[in-house]
Amino acid sequence: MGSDALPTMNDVAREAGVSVGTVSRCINGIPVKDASRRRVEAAIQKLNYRVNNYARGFKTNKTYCVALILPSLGIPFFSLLAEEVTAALNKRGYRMVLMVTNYDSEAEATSVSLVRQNKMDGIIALTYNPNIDFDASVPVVSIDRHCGESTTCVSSDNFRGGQLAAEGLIARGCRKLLFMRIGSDVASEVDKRAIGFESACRARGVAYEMLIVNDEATTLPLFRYLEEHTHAGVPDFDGIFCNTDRLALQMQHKLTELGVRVPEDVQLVGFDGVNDYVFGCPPCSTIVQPVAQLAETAVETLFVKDSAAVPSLICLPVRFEAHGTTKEA
Amino acid sequence: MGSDALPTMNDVAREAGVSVGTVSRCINGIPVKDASRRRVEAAIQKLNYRVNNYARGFKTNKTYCVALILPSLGIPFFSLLAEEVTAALNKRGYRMVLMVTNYDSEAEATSVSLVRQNKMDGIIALTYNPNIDFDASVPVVSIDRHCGESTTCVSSDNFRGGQLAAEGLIARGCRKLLFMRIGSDVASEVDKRAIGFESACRARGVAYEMLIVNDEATTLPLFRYLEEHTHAGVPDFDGIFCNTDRLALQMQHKLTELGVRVPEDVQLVGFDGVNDYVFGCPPCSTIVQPVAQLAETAVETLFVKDSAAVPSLICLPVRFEAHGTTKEA
DNA sequence: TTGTAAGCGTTATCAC
DNA sequence: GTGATAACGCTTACAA
Repeated sequence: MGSDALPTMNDVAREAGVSVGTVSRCINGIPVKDASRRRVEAAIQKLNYRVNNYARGFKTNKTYCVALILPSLGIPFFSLLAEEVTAALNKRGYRMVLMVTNYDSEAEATSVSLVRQNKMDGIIALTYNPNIDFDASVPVVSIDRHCGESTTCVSSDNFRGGQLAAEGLIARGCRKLLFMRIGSDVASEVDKRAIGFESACRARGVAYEMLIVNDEATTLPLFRYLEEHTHAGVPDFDGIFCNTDRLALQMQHKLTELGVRVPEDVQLVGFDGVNDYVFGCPPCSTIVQPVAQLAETAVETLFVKDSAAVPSLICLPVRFEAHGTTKEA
Repeated sequence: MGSDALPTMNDVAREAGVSVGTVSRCINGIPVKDASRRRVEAAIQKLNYRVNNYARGFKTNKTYCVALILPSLGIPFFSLLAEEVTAALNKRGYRMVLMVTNYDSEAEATSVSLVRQNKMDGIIALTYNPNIDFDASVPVVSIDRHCGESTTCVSSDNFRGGQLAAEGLIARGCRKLLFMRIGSDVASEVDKRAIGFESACRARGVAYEMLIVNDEATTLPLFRYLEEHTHAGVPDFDGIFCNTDRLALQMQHKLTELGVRVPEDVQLVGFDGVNDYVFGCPPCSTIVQPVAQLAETAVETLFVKDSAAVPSLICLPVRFEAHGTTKEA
């Protein structure tokens, strides 16, 4: 469809009565005689010319494309991250190619290979493959999980988040705490949520349990735990820190089923703090990840990459936010 | 970082002791003597060579990149659509460049311009700009809204969805129906939800009201309506069809606040039917959009584009699904 | 079946 | 300041 010969720089040069060199300089902001500039601009206008980024990138070895590798978009944290990364890249004149892996190692590997093939300028990756092999030819910034020596990892301050959760619950009167997690057993920054939580509990001398289920993907064992530790509507604990908001919501649901009131009987803190699409705020009391800054930092770091000392880990500050599943402090 | 000279096809040819032509043919599946093929493959392996898609696309005028233009990722329907479009494209060897417009016309225009500049092979767009100017040089498939003569629009069967909602409510005993919508006043396929609803109500001879608020972006007028039409916990209506699941959830919340029980006093049907990330099913009784097929069809249509007669509108079947905000049928 | 070479649309390096 | 012109890595006639 359409008149199939889009104008090239040659056409512009001919139209303007100058050489392609001048057109190129004009386009790239290199000083050119004012008269020439005007004629080139007129020609560009007239022909509706657009520079061909492929040809340009072919020459300059820059494609202005960055890949974002993500397990899924079905979780608000991931989709918000994708949105913010797009924004951060676009702001800098880059495009974002989205690759969704569905938590599959093979898909992750394929994605990496595609990146090289497409000469993309960088990768921002949130992956679960413990031994993913990033091509050394392209800079990588990972999110939430360290991926080898030469890559920088950007994440929230998960340790501090764990502390804040414990401290928040304690400050609201909890004395028998519980931590819950379900998910991947690949080591990542996310693990530090538990460690920070534990550390704060110990520092305050508050009793706690750690319930970490990494081998199964279902919440069943967690539900069972709640059942077994609730007698006549009275649970053995009065505060739960869940590894994600999603988990917190699932537990809230289960507790209600068991006749346990949230937050009166048990207070609940999640992690992520992404605004719910219905109500415009996080769906539970939570540790808020600074997603926009995560994205900004990842992008920024990607482009600083070539310079000397890049940190291996950058942690961004989190904060506690109350949203109905905790009492007044 | 990394030894900065990635191997080119020339390097492979030299290594294999053949010409670049042979290497190229080998890579593109054009018959080559078996011995040559083996040597080329060995050389590729040894040098860890990957074809440079930019150079290739530069020559063939195909970039194997398609742009997806979306208002946001913050709504499950959009993020699921993005995920499915990525999958459908990847399956065919294409990459997806994601562009998020935040419902901004200018951003939409910028996106379109970027597409041309990057010589992308197509656009799949869900936009709100009534007079968006797609460059004629690239095929476009729009979702939910018609965008000019030469583009195909893919959408759910919104009219049928509206009918199903009305029929579903009526079959469950509702006799005083209400339709609610809030949002953009740009004409789109989505409008047909209301029309289908109305048509079914009339066909069944059931009383109904249409509450359509397109000029403001807040739910306030809808909330006010509910208040004004509820007396001592008894509303003037017994079934509401909301234009989206999101709206349905907001209304459910408000009704509960007003002491109206859902579904006992008022039944609620939404539209979209994307699984909630917490519970793995739609959050309310709803008309389910076939998002995966929407994506597949959009991609398929994009590539058939060059052939003669492409339809101007393709509607995909929807279905009613009960999820707690309606009674048993 | 294979090698050779032109050309895709830019940028960058020369002379001028 | 500007105009030629040689790359960039690949595909594809065309010749062998």
